[in-house]
Amino acid sequence: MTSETNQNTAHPVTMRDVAEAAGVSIATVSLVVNEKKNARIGDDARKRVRDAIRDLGYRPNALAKTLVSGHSKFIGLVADAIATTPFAGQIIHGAQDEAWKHGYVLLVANTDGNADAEREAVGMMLEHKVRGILYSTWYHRATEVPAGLRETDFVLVDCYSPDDDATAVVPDEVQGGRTATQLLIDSGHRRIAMINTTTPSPAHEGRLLGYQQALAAAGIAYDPALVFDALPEQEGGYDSVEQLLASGATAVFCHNDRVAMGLYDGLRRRGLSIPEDMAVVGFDNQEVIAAHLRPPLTTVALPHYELGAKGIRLLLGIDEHRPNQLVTVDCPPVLRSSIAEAAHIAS
Amino acid sequence: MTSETNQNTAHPVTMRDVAEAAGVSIATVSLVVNEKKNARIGDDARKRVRDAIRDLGYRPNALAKTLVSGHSKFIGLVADAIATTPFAGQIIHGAQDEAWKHGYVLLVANTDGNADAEREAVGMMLEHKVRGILYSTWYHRATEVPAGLRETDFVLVDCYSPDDDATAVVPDEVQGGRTATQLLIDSGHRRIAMINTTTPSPAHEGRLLGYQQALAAAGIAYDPALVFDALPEQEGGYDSVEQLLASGATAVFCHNDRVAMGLYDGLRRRGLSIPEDMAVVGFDNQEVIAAHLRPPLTTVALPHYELGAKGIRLLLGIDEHRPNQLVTVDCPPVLRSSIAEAAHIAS
DNA sequence: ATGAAAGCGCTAACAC
DNA sequence: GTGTTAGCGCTTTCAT
Repeated sequence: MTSETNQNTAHPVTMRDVAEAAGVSIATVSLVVNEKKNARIGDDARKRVRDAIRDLGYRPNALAKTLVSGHSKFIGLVADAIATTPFAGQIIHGAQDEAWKHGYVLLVANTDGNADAEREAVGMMLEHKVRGILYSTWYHRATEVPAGLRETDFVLVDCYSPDDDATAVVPDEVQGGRTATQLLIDSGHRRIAMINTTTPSPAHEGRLLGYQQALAAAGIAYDPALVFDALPEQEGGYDSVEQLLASGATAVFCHNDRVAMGLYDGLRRRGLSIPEDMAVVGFDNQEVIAAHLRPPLTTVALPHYELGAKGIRLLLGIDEHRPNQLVTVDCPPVLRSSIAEAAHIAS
Repeated sequence: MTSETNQNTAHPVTMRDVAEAAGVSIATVSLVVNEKKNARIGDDARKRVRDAIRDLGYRPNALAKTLVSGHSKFIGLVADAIATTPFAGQIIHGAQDEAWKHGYVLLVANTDGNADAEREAVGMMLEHKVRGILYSTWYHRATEVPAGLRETDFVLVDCYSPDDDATAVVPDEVQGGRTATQLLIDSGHRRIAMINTTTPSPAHEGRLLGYQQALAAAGIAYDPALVFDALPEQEGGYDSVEQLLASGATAVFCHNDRVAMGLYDGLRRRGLSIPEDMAVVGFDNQEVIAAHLRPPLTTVALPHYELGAKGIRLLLGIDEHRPNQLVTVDCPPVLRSSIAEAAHIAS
């Protein structure tokens, strides 16, 4: 059995109970509970009501409130994978904090990318009359707007509609790539390699573009021979060491922190050291890794928390935006010790 | 502005609208919507209702339903840190999947361990008349039962009340420690070291006990000189290499995967290789790390997903348990390549 | 300054 | 077979 002291099930204390106990009408109770400004309640009546509330352990029923007002305090968050990485957790966290700040509660659903689950999740949220829905993916990509979403207000988070017909908030990959590269340039490097991912994606395209922009701005010619593609994991980084060394680069911008971790490993096996023999920048700022590598990895952060928070603000109309706008959030540099000299914060 | 096509705000289609459109009473609509068995509705009426529902885009109002029935389909999940590690995400994921399976939706709140936020979060959930609350922490530890929780059914997840007066579900640290150690023993090692954490905790005590039990069962004398304490991070592992080597151990059980990662690093710097020179087992099964180390790390998994799912089952009374029982979930071994021979699954 | 009453969207007797 | 009606807990005019 599970019911313990559960006074809740036993004791559905309602406003009527409070009214009776205090010897007033339920209207009066409502007024004091909601601290209505322009409702003058006698001091004694107010006190009697307050006492009754405390004694009976009364809790207002938010659901009944919603029925009357027509507006609920729910915001739905549907994610395609809430546990694969710490990333989705950050999105939830940001969304939750921001929603909470405005008096909203988060209703979360995980769909594992399954369309049926998605339809069901969205349906469930719609039936609960959510104020709106945040639809998020665990890595930045294009996505279809799932069926049902358009029946309410919604914002895409860390994904966007290729048809450009939905408000979305995503990380600024280009600025991120520029920032990472600039860190290396500021530290004096001219021959800078990039280990990109093998899969076409906003991250692949955007970071490369940023890399090229930073190079161009510094008057360094872009050399395609310095750009390699590799699996976006430790293995990819490890396997790129040879090419990297052969390229004559003195610094490298890795597609993500995991790639950098593999690279550290490969470099060390050859007796090379970081940053002396090779300066390294990562991407993602995956704490467990970046902060604890030897030397700690300088990287660029993926702003997941901010993505979630911004999504809420967009949804609630707190942050202005044009209809169906693709809003972009900066990827800030995180300075640690894998580049020789302290670099300036670039953008 | 945020409202887009939002037909929702514009169009609160109710049961009454459907009834009018179909030319029947709202009771009839209710009956067909809920597919009541023993209610005989004419085929034509049923069809007219169905058509009207489709044409109008009617969605039942779950909140109104709740008001009538008295029971909501919400389950609250309050966490002290949903984003610090992937762990909390796993708990949410498990809880969400299981709740969903039984027709419940998860309401999540993050409190950052702040007591006020906790009170508020629990209060908010109570006002939304949740069926019950899961209270979880991101690492296994003792905790106070927050104010308000006792007003409803609740289960502690990954934490427990030292006063032993609350149902809780936690990982079986002792079995986990035994499993990890057994893996090493099965592979032929006799001189097995353990790098434990410096902080007293269920993990510290439990895993050590498991280690001792496995040793005892194998007839190996427990040697305190083989147990070191270190920071539960890469740095701790790295810094333990010297002691470890001096101890003459041929295998080591690390408090967690991060410690193992640091250890790998330190071992490699001395030109030692895994598992030939030193067999290693981790704990946690933190994917990003364990699966991608060289060689991939054999470890013992912390069952966060299962913790969340089990919490829901306990809360809903689906899994039997005694009142205020401390329920324990197994930590299964995850075999990779940091121990020489394939080991048996032990417990 | 406070109460009576209508109604939010829906379900569940109970009529007809 | 299908409609009527009385609430569920609450807010909100409108009286008094």
